[in-house]
Amino acid sequence: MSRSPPGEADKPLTPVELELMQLVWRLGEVSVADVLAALPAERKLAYTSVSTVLRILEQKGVVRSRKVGRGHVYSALLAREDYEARSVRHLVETVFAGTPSALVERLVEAVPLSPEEVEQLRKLLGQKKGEPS
Amino acid sequence: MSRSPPGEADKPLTPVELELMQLVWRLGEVSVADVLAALPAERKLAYTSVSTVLRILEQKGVVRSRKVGRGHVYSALLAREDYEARSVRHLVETVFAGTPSALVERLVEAVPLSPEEVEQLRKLLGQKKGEPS
DNA sequence: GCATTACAACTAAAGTCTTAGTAGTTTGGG
DNA sequence: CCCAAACTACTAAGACTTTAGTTGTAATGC
Repeated sequence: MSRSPPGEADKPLTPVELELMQLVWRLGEVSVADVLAALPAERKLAYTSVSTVLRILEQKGVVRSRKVGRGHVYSALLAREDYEARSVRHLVETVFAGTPSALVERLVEAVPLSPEEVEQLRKLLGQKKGEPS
Repeated sequence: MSRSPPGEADKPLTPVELELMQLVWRLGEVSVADVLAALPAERKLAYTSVSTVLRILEQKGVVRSRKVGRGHVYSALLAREDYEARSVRHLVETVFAGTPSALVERLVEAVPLSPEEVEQLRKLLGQKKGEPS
């Protein structure tokens, strides 16, 4: 029942949902206990809280679950790249309305970038140059 | 009383707060009526709703108000550029943990960029190259 | 076969966000 | 000087989010 009416489907994940999704993306197929173990030590969540959030993510169509042994394992349905793309699009629309290049401007100002990263970005833009939309 | 404990100060604005801030940034110094008038026709908000949100923004230290005639006019305390920078930083931390360049990668994939914009970005990166963090 | 344990589903409570009504105050006109 | 209009502050209701407890069920060991 992955009910995801298109209008709802691309709403951003809530903070905790995203926090757990990062783990799902990183680990692949996870049980509730796996997620709990992968959380940083200072982040204390009850087993039932993790379970609840994973179930919500399944309702939203973001993960799917498979019955294994006595419990379930969860894996991503929404690809990390897709969520990243969606997030950038959302930020451009809400904060940088109409001027996506300002986003990059702020990025290089606000986040320390290594020379290697800068070089990589230049290459990336080089490829894109002159490509039709 | 712009109470803004540093820990709270850089929390993202809520959707409606951001929506109204975009207007404040665009228009400069605004009354409640100005904001209401500047909203797109399909966006129906009551006068009191706009007033409430502006007051919340003032409590958060994002705008300041000045008494003019019978009412107040509001203007930005938080610069648009600062909020943009903060937003990018937040996105990098929560979604693109550790790999800011992936953000640009998704940007050029997900958002149509004109060749002029691409060129502008390349220049921007050129300036940044080799600069210490 | 039965008790113990691990787990999922349901439920709930506290917190925040959004929206707008109500009541009260200030101002300006007659 | 008083009434009407505009405007603000207070308040509240509904929705959603976060967190976790409780309860029922399934499997596991003995």
